Amino acid sequence: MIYSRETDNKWQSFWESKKVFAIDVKNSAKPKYYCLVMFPYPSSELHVGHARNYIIGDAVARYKKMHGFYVLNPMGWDAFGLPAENQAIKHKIHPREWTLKNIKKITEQLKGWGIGYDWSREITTCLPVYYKWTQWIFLKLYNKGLAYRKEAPVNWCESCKTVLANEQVIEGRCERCSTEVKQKVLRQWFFKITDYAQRLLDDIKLLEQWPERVKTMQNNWIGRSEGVGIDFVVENSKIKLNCFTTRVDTIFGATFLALNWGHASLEELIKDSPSKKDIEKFIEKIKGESLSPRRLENLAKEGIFTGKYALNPMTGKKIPIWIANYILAGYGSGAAMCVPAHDARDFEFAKKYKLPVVEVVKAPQSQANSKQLKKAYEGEGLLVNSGKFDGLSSKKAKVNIADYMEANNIGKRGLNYKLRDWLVSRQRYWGAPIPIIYCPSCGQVPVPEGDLPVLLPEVKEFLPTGKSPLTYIDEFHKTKCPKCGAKARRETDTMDTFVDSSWYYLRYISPREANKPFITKDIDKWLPVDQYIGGVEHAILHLMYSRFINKFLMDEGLVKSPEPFKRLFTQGMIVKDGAKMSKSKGNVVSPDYILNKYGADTMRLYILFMGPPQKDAEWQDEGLQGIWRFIQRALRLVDVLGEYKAGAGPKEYNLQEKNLLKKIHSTIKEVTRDLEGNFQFNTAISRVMELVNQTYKSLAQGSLRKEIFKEAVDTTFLLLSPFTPHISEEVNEILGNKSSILNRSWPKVDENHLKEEELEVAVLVNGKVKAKLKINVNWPQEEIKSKALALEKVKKLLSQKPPKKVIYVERKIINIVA
RNA sequence: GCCGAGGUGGCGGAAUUGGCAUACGCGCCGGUCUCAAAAACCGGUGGGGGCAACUUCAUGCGGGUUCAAGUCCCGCCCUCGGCACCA
Repeated sequence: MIYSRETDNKWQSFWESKKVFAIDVKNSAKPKYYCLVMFPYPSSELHVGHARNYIIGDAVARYKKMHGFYVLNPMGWDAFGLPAENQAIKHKIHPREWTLKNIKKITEQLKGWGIGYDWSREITTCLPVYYKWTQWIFLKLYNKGLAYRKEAPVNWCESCKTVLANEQVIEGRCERCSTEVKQKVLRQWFFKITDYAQRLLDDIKLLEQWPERVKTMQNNWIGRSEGVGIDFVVENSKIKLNCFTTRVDTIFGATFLALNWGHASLEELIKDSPSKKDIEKFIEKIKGESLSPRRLENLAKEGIFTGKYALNPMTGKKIPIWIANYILAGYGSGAAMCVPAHDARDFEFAKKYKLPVVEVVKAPQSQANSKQLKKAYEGEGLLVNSGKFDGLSSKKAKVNIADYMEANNIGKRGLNYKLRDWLVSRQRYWGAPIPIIYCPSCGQVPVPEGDLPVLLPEVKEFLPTGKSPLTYIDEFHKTKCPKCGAKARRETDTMDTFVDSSWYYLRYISPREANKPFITKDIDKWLPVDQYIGGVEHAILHLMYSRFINKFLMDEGLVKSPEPFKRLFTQGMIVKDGAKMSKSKGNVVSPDYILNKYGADTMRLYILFMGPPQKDAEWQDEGLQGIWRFIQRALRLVDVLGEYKAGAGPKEYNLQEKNLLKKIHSTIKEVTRDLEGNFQFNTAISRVMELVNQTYKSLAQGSLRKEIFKEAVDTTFLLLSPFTPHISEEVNEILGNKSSILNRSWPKVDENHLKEEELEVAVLVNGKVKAKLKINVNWPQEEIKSKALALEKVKKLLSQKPPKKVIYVERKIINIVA
């Protein structure tokens, strides 16, 4: 059989015209299987690096279909957001035009690779029919107080001219353009994901089938810590500064407080300070400091005294209140009690500004003779200088001091999370408008549900200015208050694109529904997603946001499943010459070239064969060539079979037939195990290669009856069909099957062919292989052992002495200890 | 610093969980075909030693358990990924 691009086209048209992959969500004749690949950002053509994702997803979907599942495998487009807008500015066309053009191109590519999607469910997040419901979800959150607007220190990217969510700041830099992110105080929209922190943390345990590292990353990102929130009373003032600490056992060593420059009470604290000017100057200076870790390493701790004192509630002593550049804004209240003796940062700060260092925890082994601490001791130990708590262990002291504080209204046990509320407003054009109206008399008013969608207007200029381009469109922002009818102004910020993608997997179930975002009854049937596949770069961002939105929708009674994605598979990157493929590096491998030269199945099979799919893999053209050879070699068998003439054999199978049957069925067994485990496509494929090799070997050894030969060929292409659907369909047809190979079931193992009575075991002397022995499994152990001992080779090595011990491991080895 | 994954031929990688290390593929070597080359096909291929049967050393390093260790235990080294001034 000759495999060419014609074969690809033939079967792609067949699948499309027969609507093989279209499903009806109401149909429940078979068990459902929701296979989902993370939908792409349509920002350019796809290269082979991108292809891995879709090929894995398609292989899974086809495999499950052959196992009798009713498989939903949809595709859509994450089409809003900064990259599209930036690219559109560069190419001087409207983001929508540019995006839709890319979608068209990528669709053709995916179809050309034979990926079997239900295209009738295609969704595009930048179209009003979709973002209407993104806005609807915003309003739902708003009504529950989970979408709110407040002034807060936020991350600002000077190059993208917009704010960013915490999760979009990677090592202190903008996720998209790598510009160092600055802090600014701005009034912005947030989703209160922190309300769900504990549930997001607890439910990680429901994600049994997720990669360990992704779960760990989420765990760390949520970053729960237990401690005590202590109220420090400011001297001569009504202000109380609440400081969270996990080390309440060190409270007697708290010799100063430090505040973030954006702390809520700061203005009040310094309003009548004589050095107010200096303090303000200092704040201006540290405001601009970058937060990238590289800078942080070199960044000296700096601060300024506010002129005010607080009282240490345990010692009763006055302790100065400072503003310091190392105090984070969003953690706790943005104020910390500082214990220089037991915290490295506080120690550095105290040394610099000559603040007192009071040691209150002694390391268990150390003797109290070092008067001067050289560095902070951060471990646990026994308390000293701590009044009536002296002598207690840190552990015990944490309990006792917290009890004491709670009894005396000094502090309260509490929790803190590193997770911050999700900042969702963006000062950019290409996103879903936030459905809020500002009325001079009614204040903040949500757009009534019936007025949705708030359409994104046509804009000619959308260069980033730091304000949303919508600010300049009068027809857009000038509106009437839905409550009182007075002149009002629309919100001009748009939503973070991660809001769009946080619920798309629900929309696939009822993509054309006009009155609701989705139909709960159908969702409850199809959710959770059985297998989610995508890049590990979304381990926190998208996967945390989706879990949050899903839980919120569950609280609203709109979905039943507490988690959206049951199983998650994160595939590795394909690299070339040791680097990620990119146009600028010039190491992009174009699929078009491969398709024309070798066909889609060669590319698919090679990508699956490259290595374990969860690991990065290096693209090598030679490897692709090898797969091409294998495919040709396998297809040649089809031709040989076509012309094969063999008379009916005797009743008993001959040796080569037995070998081949055994190989066929052990291959089915092992390939199935590889795929049921963790998608070990690479080993599954290598086993089919072995089957093909064995078929040639058996043919060379003597004649086979035709049905066994045919079974070998048929099994080969059935097992390959999730990976190489085009040639498998073709062979399936040649072998005389009338319907698509997708309608056939996965081959079954016949254990009879795996049983064998005669086999060869290794004979080891002192743990090293020295000989082989043919045995019959029915022989008694003693016979097998004595046969092994009777081997010439063994006798020589034992040199007449009796062996110390002989161990027989069934069907495997005989180890003789000399 | 903390958390996670990993270290096996010239290369990508296997190894049914303690039982014949290096499956499968790439590359390399030899052969067939050809005037020749490429492609294709067939065979060989962990390192050292030996004409050879054979022998010896090999799964990051050092110990240990065991008849038997890539796999288990103890102690190190290195690489990759994530988080990181979180009080």
